[in-house]
Amino acid sequence: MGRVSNAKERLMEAVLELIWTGSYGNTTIDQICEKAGVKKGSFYYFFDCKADLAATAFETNWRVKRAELDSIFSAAVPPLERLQKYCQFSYQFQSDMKSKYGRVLGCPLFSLGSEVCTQEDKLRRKVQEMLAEKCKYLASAIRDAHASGVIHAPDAEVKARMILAYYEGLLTQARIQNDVTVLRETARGIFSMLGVKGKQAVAA
Amino acid sequence: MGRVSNAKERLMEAVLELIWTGSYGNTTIDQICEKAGVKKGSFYYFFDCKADLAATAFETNWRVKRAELDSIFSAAVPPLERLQKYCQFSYQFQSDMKSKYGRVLGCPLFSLGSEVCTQEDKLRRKVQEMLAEKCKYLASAIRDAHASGVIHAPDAEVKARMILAYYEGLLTQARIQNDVTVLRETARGIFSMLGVKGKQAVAA
DNA sequence: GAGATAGTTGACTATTTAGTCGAGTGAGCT
DNA sequence: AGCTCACTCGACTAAATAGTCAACTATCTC
Repeated sequence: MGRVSNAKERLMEAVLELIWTGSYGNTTIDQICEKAGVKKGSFYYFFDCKADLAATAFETNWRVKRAELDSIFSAAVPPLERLQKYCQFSYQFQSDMKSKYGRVLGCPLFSLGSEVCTQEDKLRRKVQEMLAEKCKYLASAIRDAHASGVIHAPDAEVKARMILAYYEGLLTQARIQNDVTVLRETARGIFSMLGVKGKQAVAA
Repeated sequence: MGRVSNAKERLMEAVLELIWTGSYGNTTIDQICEKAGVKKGSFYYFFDCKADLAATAFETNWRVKRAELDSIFSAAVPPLERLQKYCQFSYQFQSDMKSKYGRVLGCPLFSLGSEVCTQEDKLRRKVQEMLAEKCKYLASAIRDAHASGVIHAPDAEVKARMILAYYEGLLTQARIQNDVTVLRETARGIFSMLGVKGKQAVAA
């Protein structure tokens, strides 16, 4: 079996943090290696290039995120409450990041996607896949809400894409402004797009 | 007065195009100079660094955009119609860019802002200012619509920020997916956020 | 047409960066 | 014990990149 190590994992963690707190283009392989405490020779032992590492890192990280989403969007929870919970979770998460890094960091997927989509097609595809998956959680909650009669939304997929755009747009605004309060409106906006009355929203 | 030239303008055009079709971080000063047909010495005659050029270029470009917005959001046009027109204009514009560059490019302001906000504070501020201005056009249309009774929106600023987030989110999604059809929903989403009934929307 | 001014040029340096390679090293297997 | 394989290391090259500078040139004003 030979020697074992967690250098690969350290590299993936490092690149995620660097991209998230900075940007893809501004992150160099040397920086990644330094942050991970790994020499460049080892970097190229595990990965072909920066894009390869980033793709693997985002993919791996997505598994963790997916588990979180599975819990938040559990079918055991009433559908509108899932959305509410998701907004709360997101707000809390961004607040924590602001405490940790001094900055609101938004959605790494969206920022990365927007930055590299014209240059790194493999990364672009990965990001697109993950965003599509995110959308499915929303669509499923919307479908359930429609089925239970609390909203009228026969076009769940369309609504889900609308809501995702809004949600990601808000996160990006929060990142640019470095201000979490932008995210206060998240749930309100989502419910108004779904045509939920104020009382229902509070009750959810 | 000495020699005159448009090298400064050529540099600004070049950097806008390169950032837009690619990214800020991936754009080098050499590339900018080559595209503009300007030598590096001249670059540094006009600008201190890439960030300086980018800030100036976006600022200058914003004046053009502002004139377009002034026309689209003319007070002579019924408020909801302004929003509709804006969505149409945006769709057309992105389609044209796709024809020209083979890619949907989204909103350069938003992409740039998201990319550099943690690294280039001067640029970040500029972007934030321009986004805030954009928001004002929306807010004013919403206020007018509220005043004329076609919608109920006493909180025009809040609604405007929501709509901007949605709009920019959609543009970014279109960029990532390289697909203009994403933008088909733009007006529908905006009107549903404003609580406009279908008939009103069509009539607008 | 003489200056002054505004802009141009190319050659240069120093640094950063991506990527390579061959020799080494340590953990587990037999 | 010793072999093997997974991994590490550091020193290297080549290229890209930012930034500088002094000499040059075109145009405008008087």
